[in-house]
Amino acid sequence: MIYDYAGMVALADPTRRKVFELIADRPRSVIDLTRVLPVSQPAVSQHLKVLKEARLVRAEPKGASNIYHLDPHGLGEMRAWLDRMWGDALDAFKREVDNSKEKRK
Amino acid sequence: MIYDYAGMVALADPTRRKVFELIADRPRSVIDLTRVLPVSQPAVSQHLKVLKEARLVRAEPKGASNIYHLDPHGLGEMRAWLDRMWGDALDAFKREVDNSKEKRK
DNA sequence: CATAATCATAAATCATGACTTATGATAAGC
DNA sequence: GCTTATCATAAGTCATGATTTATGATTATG
Repeated sequence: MIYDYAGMVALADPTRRKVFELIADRPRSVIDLTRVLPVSQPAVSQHLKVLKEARLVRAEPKGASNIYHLDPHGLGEMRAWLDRMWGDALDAFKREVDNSKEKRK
Repeated sequence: MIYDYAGMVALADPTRRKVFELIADRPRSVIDLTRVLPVSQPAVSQHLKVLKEARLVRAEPKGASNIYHLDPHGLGEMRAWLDRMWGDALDAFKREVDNSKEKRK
C-alpha cells in the first residue's frame, strides 16, 4: 500500500475540513474565509498551506488578494489513493470470508 | 455535508494506519500486532479502541486473546461518506468551471 | 491452585500541531 | 507618496493526543 496520505491528514482537522468545504462551495480569498471562521487570519493561512501542500487546493493571486480554488489534480490523486486502499481492504476481507467458508467444509 | 468523519481522523495517524493495514491483511491478536509494531502493547490497545469506535475494526474474543477483524459495516459507511464528500466537491468544481465558461461568452 | 499469557484501563509524560500576536511584504486607492 | 487592505511567515503559547509505565482482570496451562 502506498504512502501518500497527506490528504487524509489534511482533512482530519475540523477547522481545515471547514476551510476545504468553504472553498469547495466556491473559490474564496483568505479574508473571505477568515470572516466566516472562528480563527485568526494567520491560522487560516496556515491551514491553507497544509491543504495546498496536500494538493487539495491551489492559490490564484488576484490583486492584493489570493483566491483559493479546489485543485482537481490533487483531488483526483487522493480519490485514486482512497479507491486503491478500499480495494485492498475489501479484497482482504473477501479473502478472509472465503477462507473461513473453506475451513467450515 | 455530514459530520461523521471519525474514520478519517482514525486513519490520519501513521501508527494507527499501520494497525489498520495489518488487520486488513489478516485478522490479528493484540500481541500479534504489538510484535510487529514499534510501540508498546497499551499503545496498540488504545489505537484499536479508536479504530473500533470509528467502526473500522471489531474485536472477537478467543480465549485470553482478542482477535481484531475489519468491520465491513463501518467500512461501508465510511466509504459512502467519502463518496458523498467527493461527489459534492467535484460537483462544486464542475459548477465553477461551467460558470467561468459562461462568463467568457 | 499457582503461574504464565493476554488484554484493557489509569495516570503521567512528551511531542506534535493548532492557534495567537507581532511583523513585513505586496498591491490597490486616494 | 501615503495610507489601507490583503496575505504570509516567524515566534511563542497552549491544547491535544500519542506513548509509556504500572496495574488489575480474565483465561489458559502446569
